[in-house]
Amino acid sequence: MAELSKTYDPKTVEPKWYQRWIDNHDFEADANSKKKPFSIVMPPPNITGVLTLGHVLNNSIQDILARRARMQGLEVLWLPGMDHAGIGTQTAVEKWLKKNEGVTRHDLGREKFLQRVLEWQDKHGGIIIQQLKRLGCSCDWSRQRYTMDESYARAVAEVFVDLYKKDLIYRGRRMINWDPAAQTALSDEEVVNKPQRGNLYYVRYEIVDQPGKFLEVATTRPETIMADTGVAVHPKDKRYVDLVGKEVWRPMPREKIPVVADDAIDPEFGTGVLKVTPAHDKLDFEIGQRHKMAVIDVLTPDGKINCPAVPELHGLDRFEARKKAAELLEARGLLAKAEPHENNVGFSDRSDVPIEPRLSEQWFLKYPKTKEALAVVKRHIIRFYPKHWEKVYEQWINNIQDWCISRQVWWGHRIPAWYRRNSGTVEAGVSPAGKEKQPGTAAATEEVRVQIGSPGEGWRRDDDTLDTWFSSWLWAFETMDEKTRKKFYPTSALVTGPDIIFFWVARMIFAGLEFKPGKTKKIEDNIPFHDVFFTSIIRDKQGRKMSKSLGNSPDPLDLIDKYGADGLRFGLLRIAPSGQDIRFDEKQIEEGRNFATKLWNVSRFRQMHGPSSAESKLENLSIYAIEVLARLNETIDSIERGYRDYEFNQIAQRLYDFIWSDYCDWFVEAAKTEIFSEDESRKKSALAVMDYVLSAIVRLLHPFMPHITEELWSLLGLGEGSIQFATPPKKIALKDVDLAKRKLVAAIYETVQAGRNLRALAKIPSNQKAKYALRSNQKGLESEQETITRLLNASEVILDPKFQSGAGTPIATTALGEILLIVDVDLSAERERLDKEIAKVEADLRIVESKLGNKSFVDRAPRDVVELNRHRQKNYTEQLAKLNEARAKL
RNA sequence: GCGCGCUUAGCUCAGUGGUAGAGCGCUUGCUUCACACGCAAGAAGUCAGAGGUUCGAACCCUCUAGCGCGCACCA
Repeated sequence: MAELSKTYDPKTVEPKWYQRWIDNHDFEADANSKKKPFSIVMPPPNITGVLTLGHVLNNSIQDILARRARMQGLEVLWLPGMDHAGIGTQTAVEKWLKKNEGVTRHDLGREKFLQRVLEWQDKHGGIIIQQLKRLGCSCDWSRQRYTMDESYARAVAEVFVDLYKKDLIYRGRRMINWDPAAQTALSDEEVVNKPQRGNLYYVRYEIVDQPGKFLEVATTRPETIMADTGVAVHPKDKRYVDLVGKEVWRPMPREKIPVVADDAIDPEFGTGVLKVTPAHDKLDFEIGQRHKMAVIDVLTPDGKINCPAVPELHGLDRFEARKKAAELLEARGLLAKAEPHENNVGFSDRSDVPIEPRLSEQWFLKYPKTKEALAVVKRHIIRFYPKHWEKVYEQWINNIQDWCISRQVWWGHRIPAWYRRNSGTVEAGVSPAGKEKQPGTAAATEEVRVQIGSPGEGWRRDDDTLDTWFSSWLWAFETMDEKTRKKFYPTSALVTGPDIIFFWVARMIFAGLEFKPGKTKKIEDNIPFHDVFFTSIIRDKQGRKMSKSLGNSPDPLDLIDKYGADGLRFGLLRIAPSGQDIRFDEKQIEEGRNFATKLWNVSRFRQMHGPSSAESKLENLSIYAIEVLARLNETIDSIERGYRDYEFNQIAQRLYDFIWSDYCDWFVEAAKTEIFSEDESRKKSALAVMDYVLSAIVRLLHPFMPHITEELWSLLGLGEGSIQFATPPKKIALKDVDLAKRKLVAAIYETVQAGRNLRALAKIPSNQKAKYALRSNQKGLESEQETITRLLNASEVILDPKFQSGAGTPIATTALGEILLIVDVDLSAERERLDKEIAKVEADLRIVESKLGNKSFVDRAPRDVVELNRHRQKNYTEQLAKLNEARAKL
């Protein structure tokens, strides 16, 4: 057994063990194993990503589950991988190219650009994998997958073809969310609403057959007036009922447009008149459809005005054009007023610019198996933890819309659709599904084929790629080969953030149910996972989300350097409640580190008293040993409940309390009597209990703090082999006669605390021994006298039920009886101190007496004191002591 | 507008029908033979507010207020 160093050094210990685990292939899953399976697929981080605290929390939890399962003798597969993150990666590489080489992707062209992405990825990508290793994640790295792996990419394409054949994927010209910065379509989920301050402009539209009379229309977007092809009112709105069917003049460019009646209009809003701009608003588009209005698009893909008929606005950015349009209207006397107005505007989640509703030719997916997917969650075939996310999931599924899956980016899975022109009627240069989707492009003049390989000469492939989530939704099973799937699918648990419940969790459920990768066709064999645990979202001290731009996100690697991976993991887990946000404070990580040190030191203390043994017999148990073993049993129960309910903070807190308080502060301190005893059998018994509990502790703690526990397991020689495969501790059977002694232990501990309190109040310094007397009728207390003396740091504890004390002796009542602090006042020594304190004591007395009214504290009957609660009794004792001091002096 | 959370010590949060808890911070004492990343003691709370159920409510129910989140609306 090697000697334990003075302090624990995670910097050397942690990498040492990680390397050893890797070398031993300890994390690799065997699909042929006869053990029961346990599997998790890692939510694949972006290849461009670096480790955040969110990842730390998420992956620590997965690691805890994986390590716990390994200890329980299960065959564990924790499958890691990465996501190609189409838009995100493309943007990152474009930025890099712009900065370093001053070129855009268009300068390079598609093929060369993609080549550069691959090069960039080799150089800068995948950092996060190394970081996860430093955190101690026990993933099967031999099975690491990537959404751009050839086989995975093929599966994505096959799924596309399959769904197309089932008529679930279709191409259509519809209103989509357009990101003018990234210049691509987005799904509804990629749009976040933000309240924005702006103006509501009241614009005057002249009535055609009533010159000089105007209809006022309230709008927030005057820059789209040129695209108006009608105005609409509510059919029952009396103010405008006469105008329905007539025409008004569009202010610019001046043109006649119809007034229609439509139920979708809210008469309460603005003037109750809506300008209908079918090309630039979803609702307007629907109204336009109902009333057969024309569609005029006045915006370019990058969000500039495209309207040569109004040269003042043509070419302007959409926000500049808004101001300019208002000015133009005002100059023409067509702006009645503008008032401040707050409304929600959809922003691109990625680019953080307002999205533009846009009519565009895109690919869509009609979600399969939505009813079934809702049912498996409601019937708890899949369980959500915490449960309340079920409602969020249900609400989304009930309002589900078709998914726009095509993206106008180059980096990603290219859509397996092919086009061939039927004749020469289509003008050259306009791609059928490319980024330029001007209304009016004739798509009917071409043939479409959806298949993996090219149909032959003359066919050109769709330029677009698929939404990254369209590949991620297959992650639970396309990352596995046939044999692995047979053993490990459905996976046991999914650990992820609630922010991707729609993006990923729900869609994976659809995919599992639709593609049925399981060993039978039964639903329960095809769900992607049994349990879903939604982690907390980590915020900063002020409650803000962690973000790069705010700079409030600490680098986990820095934290690991400072506190160790184990300290970081434990500190974070201990404060991670389920289903609520975490407010992060580095202090909490420091506590994790301190806890590791505490464990290290108590182990060091044990090791100083000779070698540990894994199989020492527990016999001649002291009452303190019984107490700590009973508490260990309770801890094991509590931890089991914690794992069952995914309450990781509860597990961590329980371990913290048990180790620090029950084991270190009470048991080890009490056991020192035996450990330092001349009686070898008593010493042996105490050390055996220490070993037993220590062995249990490190095993219980191992999933949370894998490195230090392995180090201690090995250094102390607590068991054979790696702790990773050691069985978790089971509860020890304690006899009822033994358990009956717990009451006595509790009484002793209470008495010790009361006695320490007395000495503190009497101002006896911690390093001085104090003298006590214990008036108790408890039998068999003599055998505990030594330990009580030790715990009280006493020179002597007199056991005498009839002990007579002088008046004013500080006293406390406990379950054991009465404990008295015997102060031998050496007047000459104490005189000076008393002189100094006398004034303070007198002041205190006045306060006490005023609080008690006229009744003097000292006159209170002792019988009352016994009945007072402990808190007040302490005050009484304190004041009594002070009174006596004062009296003696006076 | 609909839905989901939250409100407990100065701070961050546990608790969940039966005497209000932890860590940090604060006060006091202590380098006592594992640990100052420590030990011991202490102060500190109208458990958001109002009703109700109950022998008993921080906990269960109803309402109110404030904060946060999701969805919808968003001319």
